[in-house]
Amino acid sequence: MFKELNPLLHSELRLAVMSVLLSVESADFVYLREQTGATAGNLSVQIDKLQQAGYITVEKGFNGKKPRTTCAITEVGIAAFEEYVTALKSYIGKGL
Amino acid sequence: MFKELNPLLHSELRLAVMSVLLSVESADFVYLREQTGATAGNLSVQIDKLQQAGYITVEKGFNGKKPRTTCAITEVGIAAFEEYVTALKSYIGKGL
DNA sequence: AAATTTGGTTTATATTATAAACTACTTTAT
DNA sequence: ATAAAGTAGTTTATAATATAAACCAAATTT
Repeated sequence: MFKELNPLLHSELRLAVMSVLLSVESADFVYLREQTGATAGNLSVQIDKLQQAGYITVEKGFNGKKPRTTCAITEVGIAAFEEYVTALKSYIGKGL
Repeated sequence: MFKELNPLLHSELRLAVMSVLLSVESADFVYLREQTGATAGNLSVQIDKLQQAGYITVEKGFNGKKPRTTCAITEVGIAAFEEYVTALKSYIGKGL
């Protein structure tokens, strides 16, 4: 009847991060923070979880002298997101 | 950018309960348990929360000698569900 | 050179979800 | 008649999650 909702994606902030990354090729920490409105601490933790799941890649480098963390969604992440959306439909039905 | 996801509805089981109740006028505890596949304990707790939020009504009576708990969605519940779906769209975009 | 800002991470706490254990009663089998 | 098993839940304990607060290191501003 109801499909399981991937708990890694069923989180407001992680879903927002994935949503941004889906539309953008790559995004740095600051941009993600602006777009999601999250606190830095929360964002840091959730980025880690997405990376550990293989849903995003995270590269740490520098922008001049400032540290810069760049994230991008992976194929696996895209597939997981799509499956999550499909599962959601079983709860929402026509609504969406 | 992203709309807030009502945390009361952003829960797999509570969302499933609301989804069932939206399509059915009223449903008893056993039916909800069957449809959602939840354990009785979890269902009991989540029904309480939805009731306390005013999203559903809960009536306790008897079916012959057996206790029977009947739930129905309220107007407030329907509105909250619809708003939740609208908010979801800000994350899912065209996907849904 | 002190104070503030930037770009984060770590850690502590509050909230949530979930299952396990329990209650109260009914039905079935002996 | 009574013991065993089933039904319909509730309560409680535990595990997982989310989140903010505190912190760190370097750069920038005053």
